[in-house]
Amino acid sequence: MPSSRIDPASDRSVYRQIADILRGKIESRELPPGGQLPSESSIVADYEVSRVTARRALSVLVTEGLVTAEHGRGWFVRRQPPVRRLSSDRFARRKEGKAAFTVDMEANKRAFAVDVLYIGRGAVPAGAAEKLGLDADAEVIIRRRRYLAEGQPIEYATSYIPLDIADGTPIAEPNSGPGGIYARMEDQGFVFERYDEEITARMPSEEEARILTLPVATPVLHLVRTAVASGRPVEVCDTVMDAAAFVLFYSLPAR
Amino acid sequence: MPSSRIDPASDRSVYRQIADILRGKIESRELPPGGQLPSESSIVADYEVSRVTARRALSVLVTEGLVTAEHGRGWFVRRQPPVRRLSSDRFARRKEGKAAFTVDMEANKRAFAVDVLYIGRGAVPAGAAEKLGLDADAEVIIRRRRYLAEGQPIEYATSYIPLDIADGTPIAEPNSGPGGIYARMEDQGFVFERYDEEITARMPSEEEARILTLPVATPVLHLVRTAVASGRPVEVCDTVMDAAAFVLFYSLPAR
DNA sequence: AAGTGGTCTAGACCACGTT
DNA sequence: ACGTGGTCTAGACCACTTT
Repeated sequence: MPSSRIDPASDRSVYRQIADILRGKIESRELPPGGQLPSESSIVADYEVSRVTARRALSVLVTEGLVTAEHGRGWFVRRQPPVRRLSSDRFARRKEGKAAFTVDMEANKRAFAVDVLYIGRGAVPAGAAEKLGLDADAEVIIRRRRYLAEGQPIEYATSYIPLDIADGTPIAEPNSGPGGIYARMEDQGFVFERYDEEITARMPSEEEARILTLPVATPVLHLVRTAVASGRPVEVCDTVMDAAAFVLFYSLPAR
Repeated sequence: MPSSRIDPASDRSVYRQIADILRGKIESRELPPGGQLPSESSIVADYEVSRVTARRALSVLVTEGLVTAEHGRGWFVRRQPPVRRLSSDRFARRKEGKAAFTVDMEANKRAFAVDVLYIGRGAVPAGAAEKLGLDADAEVIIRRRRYLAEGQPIEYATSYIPLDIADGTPIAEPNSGPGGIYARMEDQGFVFERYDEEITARMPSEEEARILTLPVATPVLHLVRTAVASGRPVEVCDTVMDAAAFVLFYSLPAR
C-alpha cells in the first residue's frame, strides 16, 4: 500500500514525498521512458491526498523535465532524445563532398533529416552584424533550417553570410551542392583559417520551444560560430540545440 | 485598474494572462531586477481571482526563471549573476604563478572568492576512473571547491588526480602553491599536451541547486575536462556552472 | 459514456520576517 | 501582531481521448 510511505508529519511536504516516490520509480526504470504514470485519481486514492496535492507532485517532476501530461490520455515519462556528439574536429573531417552535419550524423550512426525553413535575403541581426563587420542595417543571405534525429527536432540553426560572398551563388539556394556552403566558399578561393565558437545555456524562448517541440523546463545550448577564411569572417551560424540531445567536445592544445 | 486587462472568456487561461502582464512589467523594467512583485493578496484583489490562481501565475514565472519567492518577505524579480567569459586559451595564459581561475577572473575584472569544500583521498567516480585509466575501486586525491563571483556562487568543481601523482605533495593540500596544481605537476616533470573538454547542459540536481543556491528552473553547464600531460591523463576536473553566469569561448583551427 | 487532464474557487492552518 | 509566502482540502466545471 503506497500510502504507508507517506508521512504527513514529516518535514518534507506531502507533495514532495509523492514526487520523490515517483521519481524513484522513473530512475529505477520501474516506470520506463514513454511509460504511463498512475493517473491523478489513482494518486488521490493511493496516497489519500487531494487532487491539488497529487497534481503538485506531478508538477515537480514536470519542472525537473522527467514527465509530461497528455490531455485526456494521462501522464508519461519523457523519452530522452538520441544524443549527438559534436567533436571539435567536425570541420576538419568535412571531406568527400559532405557537409559537416552529414559527416557528424554518420559518425554517430543516426537517422537524420533537415527541414529548410528559409533561405534568402534578409536583415542581419545586431550580434551577427558586429561579428561579420557589417553595418547594422546591412542585408545578408540567411539560411535557416531545422535538424531532426530519428524524427525528433534537436537543432535550429541560422546562418548569416555577407551578400558579396553568397548572393547569386549556390550558397543562396536551398541545395548548395556537394560539401555544403563551405565548399562553395572554397570554390571562390577562400581558405578557411578557424572557427570561433561561443557557447551558452539557457531556457528557451517560447518560439524556440515551439520549433524544437521542447516541453517546459528543458534547457537549450546556444552556440554561435564565426567562420573565418582568408582573413575575414565569412559566416556567422547561430545554433539553438535541445540540450538533452547534445554533448560538445573540444580538444585544446596546451601550448 | 489591472483587472480590466483580464478576460475570463479568453482562450488563454486567467493565470497565463496574469503571468503575461507581470512578465511584461519585468521585461519593460517597470519591475527591475531585485524589485518586489505585488503580493499574492494584492493580485487576488486586483485581478479578482482566487489565491491558487494568483500563485499559479507566479509559478509560471518561476519556471521561466524570472522570479523567486522569499518566505515571509514577498516575490522578487531575479537578479542576473555577473557573466564570466571562459576563453579556450585560459590555460595557455596560465602564467606568472597564477592558477587559471585567477587569471581568468582578473581578465574579467571581477571580485571573486573560492570556498574549499573538501581536499583529500576518496573513491574515484566511474566516469573519472575511465578517463584516468584507473580501476573502478581506485582511490584518488579529490579537490572539491566552490567559486563565487561578487558574492554569488557560480561554479562547483571537483578534481580527481591519481594518487601516484598527488599523494603526499602540495596537490593534496588546500593550498597547492603558486600556479596551482598544474604548476606542481610541471615541477614533477610533466609536460602538458592538451585539455579535452566535454560540455553538456541540463537541469541541476537538488544537491547542485543547493550548493550553487540556484532557484528552480535554472540550467547548469556541465564541463568535464581531462588534462593530458606527458602522454597520460593526469587530472579529471568535473565542473558544474550556473549557466546564466558563463559564456564559453573556443577557437578551432580549420586544419 | 467513462476516464483523463486543465482550470478555478473558497477556505483553512502553518511558518517565516518585520515591526 | 501583522503581513508575507507554503501547504493542503473538497469541490466544481470544462476539454480531450478512448471505448
